[in-house]
Amino acid sequence: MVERKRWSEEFSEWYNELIETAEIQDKRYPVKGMNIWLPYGLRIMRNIERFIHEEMERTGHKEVLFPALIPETEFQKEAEHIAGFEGEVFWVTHAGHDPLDVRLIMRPTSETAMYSMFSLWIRSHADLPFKIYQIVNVYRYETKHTRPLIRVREISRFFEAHTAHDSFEDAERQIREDLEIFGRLMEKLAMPYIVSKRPDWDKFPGAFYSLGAEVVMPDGRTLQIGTMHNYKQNFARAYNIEYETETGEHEYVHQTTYGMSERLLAAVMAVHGDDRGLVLPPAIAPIQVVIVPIPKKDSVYDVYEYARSIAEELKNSGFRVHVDERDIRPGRKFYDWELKGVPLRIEVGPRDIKNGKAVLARRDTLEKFVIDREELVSRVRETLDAIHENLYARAKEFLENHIKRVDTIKEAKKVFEDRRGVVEIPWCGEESCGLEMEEILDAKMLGIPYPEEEAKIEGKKCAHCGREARVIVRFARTY
RNA sequence: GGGGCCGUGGGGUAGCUUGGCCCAUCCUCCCGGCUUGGGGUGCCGGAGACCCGGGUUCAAAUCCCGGCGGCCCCA
Repeated sequence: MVERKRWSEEFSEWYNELIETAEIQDKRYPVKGMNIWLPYGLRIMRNIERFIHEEMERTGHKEVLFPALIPETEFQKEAEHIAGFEGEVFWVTHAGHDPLDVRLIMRPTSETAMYSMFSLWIRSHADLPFKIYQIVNVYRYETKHTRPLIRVREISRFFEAHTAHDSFEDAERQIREDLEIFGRLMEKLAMPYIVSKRPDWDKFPGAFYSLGAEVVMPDGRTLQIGTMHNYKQNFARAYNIEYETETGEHEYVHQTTYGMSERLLAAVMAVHGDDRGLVLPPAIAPIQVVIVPIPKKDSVYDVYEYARSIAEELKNSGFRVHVDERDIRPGRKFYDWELKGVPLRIEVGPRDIKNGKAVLARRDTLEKFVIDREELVSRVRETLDAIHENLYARAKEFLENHIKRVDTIKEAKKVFEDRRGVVEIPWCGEESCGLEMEEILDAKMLGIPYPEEEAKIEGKKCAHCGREARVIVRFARTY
């Protein structure tokens, strides 16, 4: 296995460097928190999004694109929602030299852009369930530390699905579907995760309840990479989204949303990476197999020709392949492609041509082995599969090692002092008590393990107040 | 809101305290050539920077004032 010293001990530095050296983003753009997607990073993100589009298609969501600007008057219709976002929206107040009559906001998310249109589009129960999504940029004026892909002022790949339903039950069914979609997506990313139901004080502004999915980063802090919200009829009342039932009455719809972003890529980088750089799951790697020819002066064999023929064969079998024909030393190429996280490298030199072989090198383990040229495709396929499995297994082990169930505040504090991660602890369910625990632990309450049935406990005392505990609840230091 | 630190080639830096030895150091990256090639090849040549504006001075990367930008700590 490759060393993960910097990865675990200096994660912040490791991450920031990798963003640039692996050519994910250029963070030198002169606006804080707004970065430039570089071709390689964008290709990875597009590959992730390809699975999102596939899942949306499969589950009957239609893709749309809404404008980025929202009139102040629309934005202000749902009280909790404004309260939650007004401190961090960018305003458009002028056009040319003149102030605008109705000021505009840059969307921080699209509820308030979409829902006045929902009230026009949704007329009858036959229109329900109504399911749309978009992937767009949204803007939030973050004052705290910005961090590429993780905390930014322009989220450039913000995925948001919005649905409307004829009942609370159908909205609940939607949330279950969202979780299934999320599970299938995470499977492609070889990424284990946890889902928690957020405490009331931390739910999405305007939501009835919110679910959050997170991963544990190398430094033990958690990163939220997906959210699902059931709005009940909160927004429907504010935006007057009604439908006519089969019996001719008018009812407000029930709504849900589902959100993800480029944080998915941050999670992939962090969870699978090591001291040599990125390690990409084959499913999303822009280059799955890189072929490095090893030339030898005065050799009778044409290594480039051999490399190209191998590439051709792999391409025909559906792999994303690249032949590195740059005129630099092979060793340098090895380091280069390891930094970029290419899952599998094939080295071919005169020796291999002579014997009808090829050398395979796995990115996850750096293990090298010789294969017969004849069995190229099958060996490549099985190796990529093995890499995927190995990445998932390693990530799962890391996650499980960083979730600890304890009974007391003292034990919880100890977890945050040494290896950190997620603490699961008994809680009475009182908000004031939960907030005090956040204070004492200097950590956020992620919420109750979901589905909630798994969090029910009996015979335990609340770790803070000592009253009878109702549920297990998770705490973590978060990004 | 209060306090502190810092802006030098594409990236990372030395020089600043005590002005001149600086048409600015080193590493890396980049360009050209030869060499080399199974884990960062070696040699030769080349390109590239003092955040902006003002001031002090014979002389400013260095000192002073203002601006812009970044970082950190506290509330």
